[in-house]
Amino acid sequence: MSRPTRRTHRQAEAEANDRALLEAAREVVAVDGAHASVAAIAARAGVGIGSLYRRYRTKQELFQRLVVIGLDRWLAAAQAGLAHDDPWDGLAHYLLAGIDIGQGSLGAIAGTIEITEEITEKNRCCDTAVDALVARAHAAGVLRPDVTRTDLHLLIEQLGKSPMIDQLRRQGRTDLVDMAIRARARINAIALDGLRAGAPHRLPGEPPDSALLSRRWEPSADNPRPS
Amino acid sequence: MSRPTRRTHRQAEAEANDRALLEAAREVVAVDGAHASVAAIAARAGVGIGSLYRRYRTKQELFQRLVVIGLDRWLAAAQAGLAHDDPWDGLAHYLLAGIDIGQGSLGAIAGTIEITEEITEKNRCCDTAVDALVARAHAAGVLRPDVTRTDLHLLIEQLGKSPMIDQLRRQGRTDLVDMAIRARARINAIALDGLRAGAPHRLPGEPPDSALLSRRWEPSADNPRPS
DNA sequence: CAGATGCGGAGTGATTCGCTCCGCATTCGG
DNA sequence: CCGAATGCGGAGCGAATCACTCCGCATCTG
Repeated sequence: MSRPTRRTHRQAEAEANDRALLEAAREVVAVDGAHASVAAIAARAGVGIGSLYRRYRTKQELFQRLVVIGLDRWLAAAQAGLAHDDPWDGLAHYLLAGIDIGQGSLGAIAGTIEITEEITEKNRCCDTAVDALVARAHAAGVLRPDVTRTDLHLLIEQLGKSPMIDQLRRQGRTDLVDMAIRARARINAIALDGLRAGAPHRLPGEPPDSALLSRRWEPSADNPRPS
Repeated sequence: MSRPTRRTHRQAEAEANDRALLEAAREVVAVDGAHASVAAIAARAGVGIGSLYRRYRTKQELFQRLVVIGLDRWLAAAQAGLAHDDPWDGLAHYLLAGIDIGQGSLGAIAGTIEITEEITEKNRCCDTAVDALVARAHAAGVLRPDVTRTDLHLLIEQLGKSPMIDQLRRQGRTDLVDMAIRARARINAIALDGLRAGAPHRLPGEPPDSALLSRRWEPSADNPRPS
C-alpha cells in the first residue's frame, strides 16, 4: 500500500488540470461574462472538453465553484487588509486586490447560477470583514466619512471589469496588454485618492442600500435558473 | 404638389421608427456589447426585423451608424464642457456626460466594424476638443497635472459600463435601477474628486500612450472584419 | 503484459445567429 | 371610393454555436 501522502502521476496531473481549468474559466468569464462557453474554457486551459465534464457535471457546477473561489479570494483580500497596521494601507490593499481578483466578473455570472448555502455564508463573511475594514478607516479619519461598504463594493465592481484589457489579450498583443494594465493602475490610483478623507465635496444622494448587491444573486427573466 | 416641408405620414413614421431603432440599438449594445442581436434590437424598438433591414442593409451598417452618433454626442459633450466658464465645471460636465452617453459601449463594438473615414475624422475632432478641455484645466491648476487625455478616456470607458444597471433593467426592477443609477453617481463623484489638483500622491508609472485607444479600432482575431 | 484509468475531441440535437422574402394592412393619387 | 403603391411584421432559411455525450486511444499501474 502506498503512503497516503503519496499520490500517483494521474492524480497529480488531474489536480493540475483542475487548477488550469479554474484559472482558464476565470479568465474567459472575465472576458465573455455569462456567455462564456465551456469549449472556450477548455481550450484556454489546454484540456479537452471531456476532461472538463469529468470534473464538473454541468457548466453551472463549474461556475458555482468559480464563485466560491472568488469569494474565498475576496475574503482573503479583506483579511489581508485588516492585517495591515495602517488603516488606509489596509483599505487600499483590499480595494486593489478586489479589483485584480476580478470581483467584477463574479457579478457577471451571479444571476446565472443556483445560490448555495455556502455562497450565501461566504458572502456574509466577506461583508463582515469589509465592514470592519471600513469602520477602522472611518475611525482613523482617513476614509471620507460619506463612503459606505456598498459604495466600495460598487467601485470595485466598476473598476474590476476591463473590457479593453480583455480585448487586447484576446488579440494577443501582449505589449499593449502590459501598457493597458499599467494604465489601469493609474485609474485605480485616481479612485483611491477620491476615497480619501478631506474630499472637497460630499457625495451626492443617500448612501446606496446594500440590497442593491444582494438582489443581484436572484435569477432574472432572461437568465432563468435551471429547473 | 405638396409643399417640400410637408412630409407624408409614412415618411414621418419611418423617421420615428429609425430614431426608436437607434435608441434601442444603443441600449441593447450597452447591455450585450458586440453580441447584441438584431432581433433583440428590433424587439426593443418595437419594430419588425424587416423594418430594421430596410433601413440598414446589414447589422454592421447599423453599428457604424451607432458609432458615428456616439462620437457626435461625445464631441458635443466636450464642446459643452468648453462652453462652461469654469474650467473644472467644464471638465466635470464632459466626464459625466461621456459616462452617461455610454462611451463604454462604443468600445465594445469598436473592434467589430469597418472603420470609415468619417469615424476616423470625428475621433480626431473629439481628441482635439478634449485636449483643449484638459489643457485649460491644467492651466487653471484645478486638474492634477499628471492626468492626461488618455487617462480621462480610460476612466470614462471604465465608468461607462454598468453591467449591474443593465442586469437590473433587464429584470425590469425599475426601483432598483433608479437606486443603482444614484449609486453610480456617487462613484462618479469619487472619481471626480480623485482627479482634482492637490491629490496626495502622484499617479504611478508613465502616462499611458494614446495608441492604446486608437489600436482598439483595429480588427482582432476573434472579431474579423467582414470580407 | 493485461487491466484500469483518464484523456482529447468528434459527434448530437437544440438553439440562436444574421438575413431574406412575402402576405397584409395602410396610405396615396385621382 | 377604389386600384396601385408603399412599408410593415415576422415566418423561415442555412449557417454557426451552444452544452453535453461517448468512444477510441495513449498512458500508467500492479
